[in-house]
Amino acid sequence: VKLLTIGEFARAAGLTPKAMRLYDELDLLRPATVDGESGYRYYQPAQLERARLIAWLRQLRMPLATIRSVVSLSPEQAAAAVRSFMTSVLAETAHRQRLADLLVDYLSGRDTAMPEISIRYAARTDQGAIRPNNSDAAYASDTLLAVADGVAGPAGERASAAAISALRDCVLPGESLLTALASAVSSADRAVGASASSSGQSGDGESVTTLTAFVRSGSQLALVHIGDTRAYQLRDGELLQITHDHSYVQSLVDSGELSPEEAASHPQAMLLTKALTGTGSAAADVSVHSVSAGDRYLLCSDGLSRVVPSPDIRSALVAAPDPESAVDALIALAHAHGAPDNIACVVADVVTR
Amino acid sequence: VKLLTIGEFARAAGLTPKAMRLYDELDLLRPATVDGESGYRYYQPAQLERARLIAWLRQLRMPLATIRSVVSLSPEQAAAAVRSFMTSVLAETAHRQRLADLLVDYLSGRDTAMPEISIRYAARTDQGAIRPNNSDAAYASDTLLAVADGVAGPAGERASAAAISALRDCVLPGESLLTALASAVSSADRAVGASASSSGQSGDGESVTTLTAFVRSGSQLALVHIGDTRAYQLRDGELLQITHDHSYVQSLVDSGELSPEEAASHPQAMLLTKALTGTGSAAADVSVHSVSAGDRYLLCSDGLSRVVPSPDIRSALVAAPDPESAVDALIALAHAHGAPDNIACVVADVVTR
DNA sequence: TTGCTCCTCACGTCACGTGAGGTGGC
DNA sequence: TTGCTCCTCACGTCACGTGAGGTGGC
Repeated sequence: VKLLTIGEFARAAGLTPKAMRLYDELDLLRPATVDGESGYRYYQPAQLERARLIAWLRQLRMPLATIRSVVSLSPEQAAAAVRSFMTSVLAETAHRQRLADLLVDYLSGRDTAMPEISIRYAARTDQGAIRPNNSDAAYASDTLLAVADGVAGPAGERASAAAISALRDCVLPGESLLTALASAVSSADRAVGASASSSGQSGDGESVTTLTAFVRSGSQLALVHIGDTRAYQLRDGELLQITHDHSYVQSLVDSGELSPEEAASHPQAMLLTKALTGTGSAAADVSVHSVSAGDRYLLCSDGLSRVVPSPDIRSALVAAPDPESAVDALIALAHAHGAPDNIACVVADVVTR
Repeated sequence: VKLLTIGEFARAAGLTPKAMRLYDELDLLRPATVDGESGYRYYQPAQLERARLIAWLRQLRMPLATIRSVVSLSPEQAAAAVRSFMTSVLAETAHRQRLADLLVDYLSGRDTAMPEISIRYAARTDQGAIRPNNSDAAYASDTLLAVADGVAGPAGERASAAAISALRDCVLPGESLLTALASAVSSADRAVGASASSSGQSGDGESVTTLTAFVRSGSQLALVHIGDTRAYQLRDGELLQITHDHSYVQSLVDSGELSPEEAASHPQAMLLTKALTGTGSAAADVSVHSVSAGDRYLLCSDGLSRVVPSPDIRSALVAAPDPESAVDALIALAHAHGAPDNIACVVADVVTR
């Protein structure tokens, strides 16, 4: 068998001599023999297969530490390792893509010189007719609109209040939408975690809450959303739901296993697939929207959206002359349908001035 | 305006103090003032917007050098820069994904212990009835099946021969499919380039050729393909075209602007969208296939596939008792259709032994 | 006094690329 | 002799993380 010098071997394997010296040192690919006097490295042709696999994995940008373990696996296991590595690469790329899309939306909105707008708003929660307490929360200000629906019990009550309070603190004058996009969810989640640990007593339920909120800067709104509270936009008389419920029944609807009509009366309608739990694992939906004068926005908890059909919600929003009367009308509608759950409602009008 | 210390500012912006000291040094984000005695850095709240943009771009893993230019752009231009950066990120990820898929296919095939197989083959080219010379090439051995169709003229003749010769040299015993996948196309392309520069005389046409080839290792075939030469698989009496033409008419068919029937008689049927040109820019299709005993493979140039309808090709392949008679029958068929172009044909049977 | 923040080196990480300066074989 | 390859340092790249050792203000 004719041995190859490092240069010949490197060319055949698609590596550089420099890289091969590193792999020698790292014990990843040792030369067959090393000349005692000159220090020349010599490789066997049979080592090419391993070298080429390493070169290939490096082209995938797999770290050398990972490659070291992959090359010692069976072909089948190695294939699985490559697949799993690429899965994580693709997941990371998708994450970067989402962040980039948000940034592009934000930057694009920056540039359009809009007429000065402001908002008029009303926020209210209602205990409903059945529940013994109220774990919904609602808040509205010139820069923040938010509703949160804590799970039943004192812990849920504290969680929804804490989430909204955290948002209020990070939406200060001079702060930009970038902050809201980057940190609103995680700081709300931390606040929920803190509200849980400060409870002192166990047995008062789970510290879990949904959160749907708009942070406003000029004519741009950043929407953060997790759980089954909802945001709607009323524009030109059309009602558009702009959030997607993180709930078990919604996932059944998405996969076609359930019709939207069946969903409303499903026995597990309350089951959430995502929520703020204070564990730092919150993956909320985030997006940027541009508003126009004349738009009316509604944020509400499922105490409204589950019991009042959306055509009725639309009619009430269209008919109400101002946010206060809209909120009153919607809560009255929920009571007309029995008000089996707490109700949170925020309505905001976009106006020029 | 209250100034912020580096720690406060870093927390607000989502950066680390360490990173901010680096950005200071790089002139990317300078403190508003630096205390002359202590060296403490102080930042203005108004700098948060820029800091957050930098933090966001770093989350996208944009290099600092690029970020430096992006932050000086208008929001609209910055959005375009982010989009273009992500486009290149996605392209690179897609490339890694293709490489990973190939590697997984290769590794998966390695593991399945197949019965020992070998191949019987025949290769032939024919000048046809019209053309004044033959710039097609065909080759078959135990480990390599290849056809190439050079553009008309002496230079094309040399190009097709050089491409196949280069493949023969890189398919040595002991070499693995990984080599073929990684380097076959580029070495064939280099050979085409060399054949052009060694011509000595200009005016003998372009050094351009198609190439369709199988490199075999055990029961695995690596397919490399560029241009409008084709590979077919005959399995269980079904004829399957396993290459996709890199031609202008095929792109029209793909986009639905042309039916497959119209394509055959299209006046620009010869126009290639990809070929080996010796310029190092060859982007061939590469894939890995597992063969079974009983399979029959056909590689051919458009001198066959353009003039003989594929049902007739199928019938001839089904009827022929061995590769030699299949090749003879196919070339006879091309002649029966006028043989307006050179014809290259390789047929190989997979057999157990 | 303790604990917190800030500072400036300076080394470690990752996987090499790129000389610098010198040797060995045709 | 020239040109080629090989060798071993050693520094540069990239964007920080992580101490080390010391200061300043409540």
